[in-house]
Amino acid sequence: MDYHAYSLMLKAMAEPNRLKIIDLLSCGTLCACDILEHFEFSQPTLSHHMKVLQNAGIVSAKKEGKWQHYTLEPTFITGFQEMTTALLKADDQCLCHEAKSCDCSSTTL
Amino acid sequence: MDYHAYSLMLKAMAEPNRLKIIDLLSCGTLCACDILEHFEFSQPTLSHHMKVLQNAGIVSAKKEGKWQHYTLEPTFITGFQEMTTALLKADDQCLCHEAKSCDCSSTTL
DNA sequence: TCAACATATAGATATGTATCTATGTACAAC
DNA sequence: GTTGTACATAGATACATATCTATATGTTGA
Repeated sequence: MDYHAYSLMLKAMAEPNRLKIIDLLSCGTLCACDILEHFEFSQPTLSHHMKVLQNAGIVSAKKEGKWQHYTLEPTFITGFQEMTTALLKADDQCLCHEAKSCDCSSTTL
Repeated sequence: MDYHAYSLMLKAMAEPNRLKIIDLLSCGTLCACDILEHFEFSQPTLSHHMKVLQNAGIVSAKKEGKWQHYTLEPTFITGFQEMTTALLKADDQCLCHEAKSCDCSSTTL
């Protein structure tokens, strides 16, 4: 389980405004000005958020003339859901395969 | 789309140590001392992380004598994956159903 | 070339948070 | 009751980050 990449995605997603940006992009490509319309914050703040999303591998950018077009990375869409599934299902790493040192497991639950 | 609850979960999950705690709990219930064994940080720090996970609805706690037993919330496991799916698939909210004001959409992609 | 527009960068500030030490609380065993 | 154990709380500190204003960069059109 690669905690680092997954944690980077989660951290980028955890900001409510960025979550909304992802939701907006889930329908397709948008330029910065279209995204900005949906928020109260300033243009540099959007620029900051888009950079965070790119660094996390969530969004890719493609410049067309003056405009910056943003798209959700297909590898993110599939990868994130796969890692989520891997996280939440019991696997080899879990403690039940290891020796217990704490007494609490000897008590009757 | 309830950004708030989902964002609370994401924020709680975004910390690498908490991510590891969730992975450990994915196999079943564990007490605090068993979890603490897997980390370098102090006991109060674990206590802090467990409270964050509980406030996000990710983990529930049940006290048995001296010991605090932590379990992944079943509602979190299903709910988180549902909200993730809802976020990443195109839905009614997306911009393509609204009027564009930005000129970028008139250019040939 | 110049002006207008779209976006990025720099630097400052305020707020959030992960961590620690010290201490408190609750329970168990003697 | 006293002592030891498991965990929580309080308060402090260091670091991250979301936001702003001001400015720079790059592109288009006149």
